[in-house]
Amino acid sequence: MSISVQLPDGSSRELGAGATAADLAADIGPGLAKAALIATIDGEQVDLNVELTDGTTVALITDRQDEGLETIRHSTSHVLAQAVLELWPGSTFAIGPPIEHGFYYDFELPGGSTFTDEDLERIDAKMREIIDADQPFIRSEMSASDALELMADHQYKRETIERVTTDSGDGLGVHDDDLSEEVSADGTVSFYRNTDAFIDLCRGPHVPSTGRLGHFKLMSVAGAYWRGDEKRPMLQRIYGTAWANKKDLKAHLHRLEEAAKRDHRKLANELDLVSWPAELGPGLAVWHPKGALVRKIIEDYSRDRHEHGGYEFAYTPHIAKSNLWETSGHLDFYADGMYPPMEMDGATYYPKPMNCPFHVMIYKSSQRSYRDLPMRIFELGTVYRYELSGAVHGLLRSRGFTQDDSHIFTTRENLQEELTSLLDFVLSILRAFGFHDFQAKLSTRPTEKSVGDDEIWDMATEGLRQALENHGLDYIVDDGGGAFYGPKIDVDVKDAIGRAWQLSTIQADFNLPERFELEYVASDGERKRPVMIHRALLGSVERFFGVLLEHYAGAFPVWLAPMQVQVLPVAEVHADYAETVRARLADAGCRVDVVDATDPLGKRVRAGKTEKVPYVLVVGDDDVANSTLGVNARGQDVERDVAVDAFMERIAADIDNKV
RNA sequence: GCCCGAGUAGCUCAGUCGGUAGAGCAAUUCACUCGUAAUGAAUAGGUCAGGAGUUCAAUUCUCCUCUCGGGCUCCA
Repeated sequence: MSISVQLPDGSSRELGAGATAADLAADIGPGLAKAALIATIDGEQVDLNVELTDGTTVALITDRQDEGLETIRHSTSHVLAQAVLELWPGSTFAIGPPIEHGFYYDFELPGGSTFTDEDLERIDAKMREIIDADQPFIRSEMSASDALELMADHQYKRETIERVTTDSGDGLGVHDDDLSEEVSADGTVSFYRNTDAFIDLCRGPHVPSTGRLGHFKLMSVAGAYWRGDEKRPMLQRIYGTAWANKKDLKAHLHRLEEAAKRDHRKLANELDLVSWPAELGPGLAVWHPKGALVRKIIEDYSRDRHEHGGYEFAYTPHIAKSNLWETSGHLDFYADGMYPPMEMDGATYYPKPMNCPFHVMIYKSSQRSYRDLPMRIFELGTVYRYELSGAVHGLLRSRGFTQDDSHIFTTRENLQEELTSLLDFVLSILRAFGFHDFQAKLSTRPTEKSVGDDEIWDMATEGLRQALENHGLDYIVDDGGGAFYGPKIDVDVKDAIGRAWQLSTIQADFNLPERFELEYVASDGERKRPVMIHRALLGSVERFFGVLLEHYAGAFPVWLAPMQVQVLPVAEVHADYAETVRARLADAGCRVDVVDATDPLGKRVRAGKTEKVPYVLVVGDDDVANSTLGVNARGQDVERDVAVDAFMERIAADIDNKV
């Protein structure tokens, strides 16, 4: 392996195999520390992210492309800021970090004016000028007071400087990894300057000079609150995407197009599944017959699995009096997410944002024995949550949705076993729908206040961890990320184009059993408190349907397809035979229709394909004579002269096949 | 809710520098009866999202409202 590194000053340096940043230390002066270098390893260009502390000690070297990419994105965001400040004198800039796929930068324009799409073109042109000028990124450090003076006209920068130079009490300064400012314990901050006219507060690192950049595209303008706080001023945010080379940029833009083609709202319209009449209001959908059929299949499958999985079914009302929500704590902790109350007959009713308290009522309806546990109550329960009108998004985010919700009441002793078998159940169902790539997250006890004793937290957390380990499931730990009432597992699935969707959640709860004073009689005759587990597998049926649509790009597997087979007689004389075939398939439990010969065959085939029907069968003279079919399987070439019997076996296998 | 953008026939879109609109597909009718991704013809279909203002005249300009899209925030 040979590594060739180009230094910020333009000279280059050859390094042998196994070289580290230590080998570079001598070549990089203190003023150029924290530079990202572009190197070639065996002739192939890689981005090296070299971080040096105080110009002498080596901290890190990596040949990981993505870290180099982060640097490119971050540097591009600086160029964006430089362009905007130049084009809009008097504007001020806030923060501009690299993000997944690109970067953004937040600005405040003079007089509160806003960017338009045409502005983006002007900014883009200016950025390319800066890049063509190949300006070097030069690092400097200064005291907080000098920095505040330098940024006298930029209140957001000043605020940031003050924040990062204020000690958080642990001697390490403020930890703010999400932001790209320099964070300092000794009261100094770092800046990067690339012309006399443009200098920005920044932790770095950056590419050596702007000439390294250029494979970017400004994507959109959006409003964003300063520091994400609704009560702070709204800034103008420009989003961009940036890549190491032209090919990657193109590939990314192509992926965006692919994702747009799979948009469930578009497919729902094209395939006549669901619509969102404006008359109903934001986030409210009506399910058309075909969409409703697919949904019913999903729900039936879920019910069937639960019935055979040791669950008992329940139905509960959609509203309840305020005292229920006071006892459950929802009115204290979740009021913002609830629909407004209704006053009736001197009492106050709320639509339910969750099903839990109702299932608790079922538990409490009689005295429970340890012999009754675990008790698993299941309901496809529709809940209502007040989402911001700007936040609703097709089926993925709506104001009313149906959870495949269950609450399991168990003894402490059985908690671990229950959690383990539960994860089994979850994965088995997700796999049936065609998801095979999982990423789990285990969220543990928060450091702040939480309820429940150490023993039970340990048991539950260990139970969840064991369940994950037993399944060899890839998981990350979100330390302290659990709710105050218990630890949880969230399961993300990856779809066909690699996007992650959070679907399942398994959550232990030590709080509601206390609040509702749940009890069971143990084997020794003592009254004990059960533990509760909340769990949803699909999450919300509506959202799951949306995810499935995007995953399959509308081409549902046979068992879920609303129309499984269409039979097309070539001409009217073949109609009787087509009907015979249809009847046989229908008898076998197949969803099948005949499309009669009023339109030309080509047109009917096209319509079937466009509707993504898994099998389009064509029957003509030869088929009538020989009891055969012409088979157009979705995504495959035409097969002629397939025996009807052979096709019957094939479709029967497909209908059974939960992927 | 807030910032930016959008809303023209069932769908996808043109168009009107202010004089009340057009195409393709879909629908309906007729003819064609066809072997694998759009047969031909005809008909019908729009208070140009809704309301107000300016104007002799508004789909077009202005304001407000509604809905949608992209973000912020939040989450299933």
